[in-house]
Amino acid sequence: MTAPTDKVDAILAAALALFVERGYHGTAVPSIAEHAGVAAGTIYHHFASKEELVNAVFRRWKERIAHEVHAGFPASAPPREQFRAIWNQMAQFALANRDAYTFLEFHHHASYLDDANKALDAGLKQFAAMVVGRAQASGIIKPVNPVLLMELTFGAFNGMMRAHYEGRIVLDAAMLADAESACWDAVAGREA
Amino acid sequence: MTAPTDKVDAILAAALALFVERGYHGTAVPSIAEHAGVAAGTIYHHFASKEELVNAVFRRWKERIAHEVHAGFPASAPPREQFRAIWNQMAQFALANRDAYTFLEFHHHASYLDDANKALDAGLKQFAAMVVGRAQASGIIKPVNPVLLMELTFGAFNGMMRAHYEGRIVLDAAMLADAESACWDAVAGREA
Amino acid sequence: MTAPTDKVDAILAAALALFVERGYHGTAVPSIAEHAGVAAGTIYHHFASKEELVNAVFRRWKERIAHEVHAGFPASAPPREQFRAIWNQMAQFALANRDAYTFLEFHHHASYLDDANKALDAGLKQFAAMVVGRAQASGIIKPVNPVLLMELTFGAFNGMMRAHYEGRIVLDAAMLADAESACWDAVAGREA
Amino acid sequence: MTAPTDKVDAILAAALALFVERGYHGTAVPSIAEHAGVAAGTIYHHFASKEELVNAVFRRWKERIAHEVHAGFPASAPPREQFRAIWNQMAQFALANRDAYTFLEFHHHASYLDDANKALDAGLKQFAAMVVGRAQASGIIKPVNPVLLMELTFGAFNGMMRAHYEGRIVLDAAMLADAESACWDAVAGREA
DNA sequence: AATGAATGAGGCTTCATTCAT
DNA sequence: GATGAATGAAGCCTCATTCAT
Repeated sequence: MTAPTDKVDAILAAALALFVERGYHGTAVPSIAEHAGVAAGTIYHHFASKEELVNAVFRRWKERIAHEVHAGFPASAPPREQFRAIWNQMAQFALANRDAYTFLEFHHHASYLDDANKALDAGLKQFAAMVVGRAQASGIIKPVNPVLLMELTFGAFNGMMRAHYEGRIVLDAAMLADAESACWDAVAGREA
Repeated sequence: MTAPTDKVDAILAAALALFVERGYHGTAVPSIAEHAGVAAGTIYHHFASKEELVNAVFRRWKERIAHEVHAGFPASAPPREQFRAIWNQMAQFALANRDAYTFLEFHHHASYLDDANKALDAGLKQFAAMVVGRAQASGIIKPVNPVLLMELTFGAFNGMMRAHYEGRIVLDAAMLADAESACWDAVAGREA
Repeated sequence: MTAPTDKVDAILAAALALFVERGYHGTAVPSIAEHAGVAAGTIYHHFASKEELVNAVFRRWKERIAHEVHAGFPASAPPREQFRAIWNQMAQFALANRDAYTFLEFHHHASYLDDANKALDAGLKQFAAMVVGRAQASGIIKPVNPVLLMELTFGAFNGMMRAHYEGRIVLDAAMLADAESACWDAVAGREA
Repeated sequence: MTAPTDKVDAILAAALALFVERGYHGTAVPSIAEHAGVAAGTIYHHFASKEELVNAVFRRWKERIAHEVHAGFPASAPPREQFRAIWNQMAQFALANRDAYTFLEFHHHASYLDDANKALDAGLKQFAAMVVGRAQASGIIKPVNPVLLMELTFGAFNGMMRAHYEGRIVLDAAMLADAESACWDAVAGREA
């Protein structure tokens, strides 16, 4: 009765946990196998190489967060609400999937990410930049390079998440709202 | 006529470049030696292990950026100016030392950083949080957890730098000023 | 409607092709399965092990060439004609079954051939040596160790075939006749 | 006082012995190291890969035999004597270096030989074909494709050596002379 | 101090074989 | 009989580290 994906799931989960802890290069494939409860060779039935495995891990989670952000995006709401929606979706994801978020955002993937994943990565940022750009047209957002504003906001969000993960702050609903509000102030036009 | 530090410098420089490119675990000591133009054994005359070497690299640059930020800090200026000063010091450093900044801020050091370096790392953030806290007392800064505000600001700065490094924006003086101003808006009180 | 031997044939054919190309030790059983269009497990329904498979391949072809040489052997013809007949039978086989001949004659089987196959191998040579020995009795063949003469002739034939396979000569009927004649001169008595 | 080549020599010798016994693909690098009395990693200080090692083994011996054949070649002697000289040089080499000769001539190298070695291999045969061709001009040799005659002769020689190695004949001076004489008869013109 | 050959444990990956379906 | 996922031992190779020079 075991679903055929069980082992693949176990491998992906073990890989994520170990990559987060020790980094891609610092993680041995046999140790992934051990944590997943499968034989080392089994990993190679499902992934052609360690590199393909790390890309599968990346893709799985990047697609998931992108899906959640898009799914929760209120396309016809005013910018202020759209901003809050994206912020909250991401926070919900990042709080519920610490390892995945840490891996996606706080690890350097340059030496192994494939093109499809690089495109995936760029896609979410383009969406966010487009949202900012559109809001700008209605004068609600500062007349500043929208990509810059988007990167500042994502960066701030990541700074907050990392501080939370590392225990320097404890994110509760109030603090999350404070942070969201502060970041809106960063991008909002003077008289917003 | 070569001073003995020349080789140490070459080793540290080669190590930094390779760690940035491939990560700590992905970088072989012999390849550091080759890039530095020394024999592999030479590295072990100056550093007891690969781990000690990576800590030396981290320390060197973390101390340097901390020194520059402190040196350029206008202790008696108003908060708005202090904020700008820190921002500009860091930008100057990050623009002039891309590899070092990338290594310090965008790599996961958890698996090898020694305690001294962890303390170093925490120190700069504590200083910044203290600056924010003090400014808050004068009502210029939002009455929000100062650590949160500091982390948001550092995060935004890092988001900006990474976007610059990766070519999504091109930081010039104007854009840097826009970014700084936006981040000030994030932390500034409503009536600032 | 497929006869059960179809798969066995496909396996034997794929095994031969791959053994010739990469050698026994260099060929993976799963790759044989893939080339044969069957599952890896299927091979183990028909052959107990990789070693048994390679012995089956060897046996199949060694028996076939032995059969053809014997079938075409003119037992009551004069030695000169018998020599030519064997030569031509072998040439016909070797030209029609390049992979098989290459595998049988130009690969080192010592590390896996079973006793039955070793006996098979020896059998054909013994037959040829016997033919030479008998001809010698009639004075047509040099009074030299018949095994030596036989090995020289087989060696010459193999040298010719390898040169043909590798493109250094192009065997046509005339050249084949030249070669056969030259080799007869090697074994024939002075006044033949 | 140990010459620096000692380890390289030991590795090459162990590799030859094992390749002859088990074939290239059937021989494990660690087992070569063990037989050579060095650590596995040491092999990789001297040879970039197993493939480079096998090519080094091939080159070393192919050059050696080529050197001996050329060195012993009586350039101004009559063809009959040149033929005998080459034959004897090769026999001397093949008898003194059984493993090397077996490896060079009785193993299939197609899947790993590099271009330089393929050229080396072709070189000796071209030399021999040229000798045959020249002798042909003086009418002493059959008016038959000289490459064919050369390949037949080499093949016969190899057949003889293999029979000797495998114990079907025991080559002494007399038998060697018989064989040489028979092969000369194969290539010599009718009235030679 | 500097060298770089040597080491051998350990990493990534392959593959002969098994077994539940 | 046929399948192919799974196994884990073993293979090729890398690399942190040592040491004789």
